[in-house]
Amino acid sequence: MISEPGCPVRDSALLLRQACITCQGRPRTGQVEIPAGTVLYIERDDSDTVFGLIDGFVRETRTLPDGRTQGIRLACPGDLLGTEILASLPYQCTAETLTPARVCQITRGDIAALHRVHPEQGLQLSAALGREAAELRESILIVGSLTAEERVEALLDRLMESVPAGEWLRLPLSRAELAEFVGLAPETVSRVIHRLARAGHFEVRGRRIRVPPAMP
Amino acid sequence: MISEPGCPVRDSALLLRQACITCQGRPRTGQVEIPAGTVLYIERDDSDTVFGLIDGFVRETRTLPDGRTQGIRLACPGDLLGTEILASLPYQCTAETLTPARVCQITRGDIAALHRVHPEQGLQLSAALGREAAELRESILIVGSLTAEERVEALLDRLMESVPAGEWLRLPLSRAELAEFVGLAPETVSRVIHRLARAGHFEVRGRRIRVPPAMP
DNA sequence: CGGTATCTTGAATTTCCTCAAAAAGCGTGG
DNA sequence: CCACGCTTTTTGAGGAAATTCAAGATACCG
Repeated sequence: MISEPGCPVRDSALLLRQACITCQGRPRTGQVEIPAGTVLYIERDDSDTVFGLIDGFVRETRTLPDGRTQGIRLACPGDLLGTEILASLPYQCTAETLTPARVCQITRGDIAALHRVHPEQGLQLSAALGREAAELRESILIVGSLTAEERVEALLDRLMESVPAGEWLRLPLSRAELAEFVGLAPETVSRVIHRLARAGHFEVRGRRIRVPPAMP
Repeated sequence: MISEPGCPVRDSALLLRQACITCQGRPRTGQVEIPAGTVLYIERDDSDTVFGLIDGFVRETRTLPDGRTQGIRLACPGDLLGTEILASLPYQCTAETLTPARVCQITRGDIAALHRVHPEQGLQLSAALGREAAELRESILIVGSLTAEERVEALLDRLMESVPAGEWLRLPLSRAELAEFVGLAPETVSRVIHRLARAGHFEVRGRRIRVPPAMP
């Protein structure tokens, strides 16, 4: 077992870097550092590259011909991106880094090789894909069945899940971008955030937000 | 290559039955015929069984504590069901057959064996999972960004995609169930269906519906 | 041919959106 | 450090879309 401390993809037991072993140092493979605001891929593009997100956050969005945009997924360290490639589909979303990020790039050929050479890794890949689908189902429930208030709360909870109470977080998304994720208008998001704040769920100052510190 | 005519799962190059070869006729494996209205699994149940849908239609739904229900996915022949099992998660949805159906039951152990013994099948499994995720992303766009009219049209188009124009289809879902899938109230679905009918998109008679035959 | 569940329709209400303007935040350069 | 201009965010008022509730019509089943 190769040990690479600090790699969340590895922590999920998916050793994507093993793909490198089988593809012998092909240029597109391996970890890459990228700044915030970088577009990893664009919807409808054809390619054969899947990304493993090592560090940072990435959002996937889809835009309709008339400009309406829907946030699809918020990818966290350990998640895969562009998995529709495995089904020989073009990219379905546009993926953009919200923070500086580090990614693995793996071609479909690498994945095929991974299955051949490390079948147990193939099983881990299936697990990662199953987890991705589970997150997407969660999102369908959120945008399909919850009220505006519940949707915003779910999204903020998600964004703050790794932030300790009392600590301020600067949201990596504008109100308009938050709105895209939950299928609401930006003004509604703003209103709801302040309603939640008044109800004691959060403290808000512009783009900065925190869960109130526990007071005894 | 094993040839089994008439199996849509096989047609997608995913030979799930090969799992049987490796698990030597374990009772839970193999094709099963089930009547309409059968529940395959229930949300929050723990299990290790994934289903391959050979024939018929299955709906996945999730229900909130207060009773609100969201339709998550409409599985068609060739689709997999219960793939969250691969990520060691409990079933996230409840799956129920809408029509008489035929399914393969595959345990997680079978899938592991499949990866070991038939690595090329592992790749096909990844493809199927990528396709599933792609469908879920499509649904997020539909419920998150489209108007009531557009949502209902998208759903009906989907249900009728394999029905030739001029041919009547009896919908396998009530208005209330259609509504669950698109995140609307049943009354809204009813109204919108008739609005679409008046606009010439469909002809409707209760639960029967058709695309008007082309008239020259 | 009833009885029952499903579906349709209408009216009132709620929720969320749109548009517009004011306020606040943020980076820049003096 | 402050003033400026820009973008983002907030807030309000009015309007549109979808929901709810209730009643009536229709389809389906034995």
